[in-house]
Amino acid sequence: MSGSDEGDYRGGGVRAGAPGANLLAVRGHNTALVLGLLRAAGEAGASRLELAERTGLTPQAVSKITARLRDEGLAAEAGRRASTGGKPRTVLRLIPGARHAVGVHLDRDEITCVLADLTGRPVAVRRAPLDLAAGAGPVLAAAAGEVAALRTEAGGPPVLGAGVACPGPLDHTAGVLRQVTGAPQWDGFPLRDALADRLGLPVVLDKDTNAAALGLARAPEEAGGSFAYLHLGTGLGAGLVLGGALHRGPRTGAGEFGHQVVQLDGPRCACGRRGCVEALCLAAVARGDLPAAARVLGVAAANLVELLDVDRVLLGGRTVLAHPEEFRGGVARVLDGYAALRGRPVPAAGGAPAVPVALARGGPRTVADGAAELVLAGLFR
Amino acid sequence: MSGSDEGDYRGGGVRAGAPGANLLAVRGHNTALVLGLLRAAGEAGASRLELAERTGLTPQAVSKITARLRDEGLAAEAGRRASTGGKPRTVLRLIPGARHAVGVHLDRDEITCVLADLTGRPVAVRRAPLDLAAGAGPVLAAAAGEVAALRTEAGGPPVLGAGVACPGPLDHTAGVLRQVTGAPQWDGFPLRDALADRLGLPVVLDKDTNAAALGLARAPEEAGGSFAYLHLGTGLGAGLVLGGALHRGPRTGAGEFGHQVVQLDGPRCACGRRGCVEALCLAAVARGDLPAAARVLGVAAANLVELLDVDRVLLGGRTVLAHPEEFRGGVARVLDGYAALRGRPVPAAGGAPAVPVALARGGPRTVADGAAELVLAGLFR
DNA sequence: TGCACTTACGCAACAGCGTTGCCAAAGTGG
DNA sequence: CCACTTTGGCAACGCTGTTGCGTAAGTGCA
Repeated sequence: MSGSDEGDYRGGGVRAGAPGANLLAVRGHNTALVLGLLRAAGEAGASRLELAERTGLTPQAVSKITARLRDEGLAAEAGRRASTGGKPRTVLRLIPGARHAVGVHLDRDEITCVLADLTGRPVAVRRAPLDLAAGAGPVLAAAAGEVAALRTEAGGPPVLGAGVACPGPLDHTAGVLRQVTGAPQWDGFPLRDALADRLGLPVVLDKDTNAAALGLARAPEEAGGSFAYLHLGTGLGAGLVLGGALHRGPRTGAGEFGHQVVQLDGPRCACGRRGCVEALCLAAVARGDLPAAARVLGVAAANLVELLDVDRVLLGGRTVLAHPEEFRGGVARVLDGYAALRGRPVPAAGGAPAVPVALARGGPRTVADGAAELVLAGLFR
Repeated sequence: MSGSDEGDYRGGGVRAGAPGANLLAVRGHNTALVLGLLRAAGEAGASRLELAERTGLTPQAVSKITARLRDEGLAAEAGRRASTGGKPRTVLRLIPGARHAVGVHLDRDEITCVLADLTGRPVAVRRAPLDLAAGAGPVLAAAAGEVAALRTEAGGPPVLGAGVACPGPLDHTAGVLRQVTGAPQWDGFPLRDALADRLGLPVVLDKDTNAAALGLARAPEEAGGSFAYLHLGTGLGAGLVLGGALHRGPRTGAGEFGHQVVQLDGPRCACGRRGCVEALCLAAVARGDLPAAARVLGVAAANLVELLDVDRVLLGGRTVLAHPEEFRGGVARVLDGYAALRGRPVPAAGGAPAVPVALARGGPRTVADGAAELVLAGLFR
């Protein structure tokens, strides 16, 4: 392959802020579309005709596209389907190991790095203690060290880039951190460019909750759908996937879920407001009243579900993972109760649960896996 | 023009659910893009080179596209810019009267119809009492009659279609009503197809709040941005525009803002929950306590702003219009207070208002104007 | 075993998109 | 009047997906 367009099937020929489409853009679009379908098809693969049907392209166009993908080593023929009375369809499969992507999760006390293949599956993982408040020098050194170790450890195919997930407000577009809670020295630090220099790789920066949500959006059952990922750890945040796309908001500020007020004139929160979910929920956890914590979280989740009409709610974060079923069940009970009250579309008539609540895949590695997806998302559609 | 693609620059060559792009799709995309820029430019117009710069297309491509638009009567040359030392740029302008679109607002007690030009400006308006609960027969007859009267009254250019805005849950994709509050006989009625038959026009159906939001999104200051339109009338609803696009949700269910719970264990609402904004807000209005009503609305608006990171909040609906400044000011005070607490990006350092609150343009015609935009939106991007 | 039929898929010619190279038109400024 | 700048159309071009058609590779029946 040429190398110049490696890892950028999305934007072919379209500059940011220049939405005009040309032939390069068409090619990039369709290629990413086919790659996305191949990834979604997984082990089962997909035939040219199936791809044609699902994209609306002609079989001949799909043949040309998949021929390019095979030339680049990204896809290969793998067996045939059963005949339906004529020549059997040739199955095409994505070659997961053809490229790798790095995912870095910078948490307050820990760094987690993964090397993921094209399907997003981690092929190598490293984890180490970290003091995020120590400032840029030590953190950059730690990240660079871990990533280098990961790459020598796993060797192999070209690495497309590194996705980096951080807590707190930041600017995804500029790749700059904003006031990380408890570590004010990071405010304004251009982490993306600094890390890109250190690693010699393209870097994408995003909030931890956004990265997690993007990673979860890869699951086949979420394809093209809408869901909210609620992350309850030392704080409470959300990542929103609407219509298959991550909603970041104009300032990467979307998903500030912790300070949703659910009790007018309630107890004061550290943020200055009164009655924030985060404060209420964490206070209940602190006094050991998990049902109350889950109920408060459920009410806020119900507000979100109503407002955005999402298909599903996913829960994650350390606090949830410590008591998974208590939180999942408690949140689901609130949603089910509300759904029974209103005429929300339900599978069967009556009061069946309208919006399912589930635990996010990946457990403690949800964010790091999602960080790798920040890079991989550029290849697929 | 050929007629077959009239009013459909958006989907040229792309079937729904078939996201593959071909040359027809490219042409449609770029044409709609240029038309959108011409509409945004308004009276001032835009030169070919300006269009080229903003689309990322070459000047020659813009020339070809605008030549087609001139052939179809949608655009025309209109004067020249001042010379900068060479041949002066030729200004192109959208011809607003080249096509019309109908907007119909079916409210519980009233029908409002507008005939809008390509800029969305109403060229004719009709308003009549209506009993939505009377059922399909009388309502369809009334709508057909009003629209016919509007068209004979205004005469003129081809009509692209009719946008219809209704209260209550409905399915935008299928064009089917769901349980309209207080008028259960509408549940499941295929209003879009029934009206399309009656009118002999393509019909687009959507919720009243969505239509209003779409119409408001046309304003130059909202171009490509995010905002929430909060509609407080006999009920409370919202229309969400995120990144320039209306967010309907998978089931056209997004924007259910009235039953956001902001007071755990608060007073019971008609919906069965406790502490819904709608109940609290309308109760305050009923007892004449407008500051309390505005404050409750402000808290819920702040929750929405935090969660979605919108640029602006717009207020509308009869109750708001009865006391516009009380509501605008009261909501703004809550948002300003919260913004001062948190380190939200602000124009100047300090506690300047982060998210502006304004009254929606159009007053009592906001929804009907927006309904016309349901049709016009298909032409522009 | 042979033949008719069905289905998959590649080659070659084609239409149409935006792009490029070039030139005429239409201004400014000395 | 002339040199220069800038706009914008014409024509040739490259590349996209599309179309027409031929070939490959199966099934099913006689």
